[in-house]
Order: sequence, then structure tokens, then C-alpha cells
Amino acid sequence: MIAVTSNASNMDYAELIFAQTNQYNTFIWNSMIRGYIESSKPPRAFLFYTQMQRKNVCGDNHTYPIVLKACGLMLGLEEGREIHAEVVKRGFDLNLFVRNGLISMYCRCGKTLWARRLFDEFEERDLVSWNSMICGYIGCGEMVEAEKLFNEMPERDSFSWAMMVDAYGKRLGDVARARELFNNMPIRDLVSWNSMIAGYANIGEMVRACELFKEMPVKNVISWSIMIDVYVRHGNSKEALYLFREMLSQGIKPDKVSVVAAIQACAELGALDQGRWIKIYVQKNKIASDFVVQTALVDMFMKCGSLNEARRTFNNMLERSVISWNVMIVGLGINGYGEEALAIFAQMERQGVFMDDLTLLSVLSACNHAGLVTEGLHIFKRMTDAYGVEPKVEHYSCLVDLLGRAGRLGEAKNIIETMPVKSSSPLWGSLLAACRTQRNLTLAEFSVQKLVELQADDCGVYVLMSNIYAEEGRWEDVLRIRKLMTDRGMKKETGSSVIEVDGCVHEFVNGDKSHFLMEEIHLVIWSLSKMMFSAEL
DNA sequence: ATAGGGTTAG
Repeated sequence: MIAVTSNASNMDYAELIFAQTNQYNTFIWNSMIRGYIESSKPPRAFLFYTQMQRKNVCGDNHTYPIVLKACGLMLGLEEGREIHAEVVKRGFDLNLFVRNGLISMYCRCGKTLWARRLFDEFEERDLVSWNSMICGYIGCGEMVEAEKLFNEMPERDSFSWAMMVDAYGKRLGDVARARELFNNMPIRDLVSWNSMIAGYANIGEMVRACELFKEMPVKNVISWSIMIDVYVRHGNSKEALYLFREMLSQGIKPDKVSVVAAIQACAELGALDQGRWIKIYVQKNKIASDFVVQTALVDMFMKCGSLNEARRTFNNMLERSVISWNVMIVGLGINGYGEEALAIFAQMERQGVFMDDLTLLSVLSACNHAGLVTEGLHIFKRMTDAYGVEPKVEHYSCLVDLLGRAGRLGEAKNIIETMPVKSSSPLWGSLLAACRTQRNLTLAEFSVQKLVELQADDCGVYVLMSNIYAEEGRWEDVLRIRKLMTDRGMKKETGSSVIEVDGCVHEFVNGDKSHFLMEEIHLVIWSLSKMMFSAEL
């Protein structure tokens, strides 16, 4: 029963049954440990192992590989060594499975030398030993060693090839080498096809990625998710949704990962109805959803402006990560609900949820949005002590905006001058912008001076400064800056609008009258009205 | 032992 439940990764239920059991044999403990690894909770898996020891239940040749995997996943080198000692004491280091587990564990913890010692020490090796060692080298970025071992192998299986293809394609961005390996493979398996596609997509070679995707003989959900995700990341969410639909129509059942990519596409497009449809689809088809899917949904609802659906989804979540909370705070902020964002933040604090720097940035920007200056300042002051987050440039930048908006320019200036982080140039830029709205000429000039010292005086800075002078009626200063700009060969990037009519692209360029023929404008307006007219019909 | 996932201000 426990084994069944933990296989389904329903660990809450498994623990419930576990607590009621009287027969604690090794098999049951193994099931619990394995279940926790599968639900990505390696520390909990390790905890169960220690409890098992305390109850004097002996581990077997199944226990050690899985608990070693837990150590590797949680990067627990100390714990791993403890188990190594235990393994040697009980003679399990003669077991090949256990030894392979040790090799993987040491590699995950960055100790490739220790792993290699084990690898060399025993004559008996199988493909898993070789592949584990290669995988370890790849994970630690030791490609030379990996390649050496790969060449020394007496025989290679699809794992060996796939790992190398993936390593060159993704980790190193050396797609040419990946392709070379891919072409030399005796049998190209699905995994390598997918790795190649991801490799091309990573370096922006969309055409190649698409070609391979079309070419591949068999596609699985992962192939589709890679492509959907790639389109979202390249700003073509429409195509991503089209692919998602295509996948469904080919009878491929989406899983949680592919669904996340589709939800992101909806978020980016503001396609609320499509997003809702996916949510219902997941529920109806019993697709195993998790907090990542839920978080993506909250984000989507927020970006589509459907606050209530976002709130409901968030409140119904059984498990949340920092990102879930951050998404909620950012979402409330961008929709103008600063007070509620603060309430969520307070809830986080009450519940003792771990916070990261983005949490603080989100809450500060929510304050900024809603003009909650006192609250924002209060939170900022308590960042390090109360929340354990060291302020970064982004936080200072947010603070400068907050103070600037409230007209407290002196304090803003003070903060930039005393803050411990480097790269203050964007902050002087923010202050300069605030000086314009607050009409503070002296501080504006001071900011520009700082920007010059930092060699961050791009044309935007001068344009802003000249606008400030113009607003004060200081025309001679305006001219001085214009001249300075032309002398330095600075040219303001001209703003332009592009409009497409009847398949032709028309560009309107600001301040550039030479291309600005009246006939052309008339033509555009005429075609536009024609279009609107026919649309009405 | 190998392939795909969520947040980022102005």
C-alpha cells in the first residue's frame, strides 16, 4: 500500500499509512525514501533513512543507491560520506549498484577525483559506471576528462552518446561538435534529437531547430515542449499556442511541463480565454499539476488583469514556492494593488516563508507603484536584518524612484552616495529623471556631472538635461548642450512608427522631413480608411 | 546514467 502510494508520489498519504503500520521492514522504508526523491524532497528522503537506522532496520542493496541519490541531489557531501563509511563497514561496496551510486553522489557533490578513485579501484564496471563517471565530469564542467573517458569506453550505448550530444549542445554551446557526435551516432535516439533541437534553439538558430523538429521520425511530449518553449522565449507566443494545439490534435497528451509553456504563451499574449481553457483542460484530463503549473497560472491571470482568478488560484494552492509568492506580489503591484501586495508580503513574513531578493524587489516596486513611501522605506531599512536579503542595485534603484516620486530628492542623492554597491550610473539616471518632474535644476546638474564622471553620459542623459533647461527657459544652456552633442557626434535615435497597410510597411520618422512626403501620408490615410470601410461591410 | 518547466522595477 505504501509502495503504491509513494509510487504515485502522494507522499502525504504515504506518510499517513506509514504512521499506522507496525511492520517496518526494509522494503517499506525504501519505498518511502524513493517516494521522497521522486517528489523532489531529498532532505526528507535522507531523514527517513536516519530514522530507519535509529529503528535498527538494516539497509539493503536497494537502500544505498537511493539514499546516495538523495545525498547527491541535496549536495550533502557529509551525509554521503557517512553512508560511504556504512557501506564499506557492511561490505556493500562490493555491490556494483551501490558503487555506481557512490560515483554519482561524489560527482554531484563536485568530487570527481573521489569518484574516479572508486571507478578505478574496482575491476568490475558496467555501462552505468562508465556513464555515471562521464555524466559526473560533464556536470562539473570537466569536458576534457569526459571526452577522454568517452573515447576509452569499450562500448557505448545511447546514454553515452546522448549525454555527450547534450553537453556540447547546451552546456558549452558548441552545437557544431554536438552535431558531429549526433551524425556519428550508430542509432539516434529520441533524447539526442531533443538535445540537438534544444541546442540549436539555445543559440538562436530557429531555422535549424525547426528543420530537425520536422525531420525527426518520432516526437514525444518533450520534443513538443522544447519547441513551444522556444517560441515563447523568442517572443512568438502565437506560434507557440499554434504548436500546442497541433500537439493536441496529433493525440499527444500534454504533461505539466508542456502546459506551463502554453500558459506562458497565454500570459504573454494576454489570451485570457485560452489560459482559462488550459486550466480546465488540465483539471478535466487529470494532468498531474503541481505548484509550478499553478504559479504559471497565477502569473497568467495577473498579466491578463483577471485579479480574482489569480487570487483564487493562489489561495487554492496546497504547496507554494518563493516564486509563487513573488508572482502574486508582482502581479498585485502591476495591477495597482499596493496595499494588498503589502498584505501578502506580511502574510509571507508571518508564515516564515523563505524570501529572496526578488521578493523584496517586488514589494518595493509595489510600494513605488502605489506611492506607499513610508511603507517602502520601512521595508527597505529592515531588508538585511529582518528579511536576510542584501540590497542590490535593483533595490537601491527602486528606492531612489520611490524617494524621487515623493519629492525627497536629497535623501535619494544621499542614498546613492552612501550605498555599498557599485555601478551607480543607472541610479543617477533615475535621479535625473526625478529631478525633471520635481523641477530641481541644481541636483539635475549634479547628477549629470556624476554621470560624466562615470562615463555613462549617453545621449539620453543630454536630451533629458536639455529638456530640463528648456522647461526652465534657460535657452542658452539648451543650445550649449545641443552643440556639445553635435561636437561629440552624438545623435539622438529618432523615434519612428511603422504602419502596415495592404502588405506595405510605412515608416514615419520623427523630425526627419526628407522622407516625409505629403503624398505618402495621404496615400496611407486613404488606404486605411478604405480598409476600415471594407471591414465595416 | 541522458532530453523540456514558473517570478524581475522604470
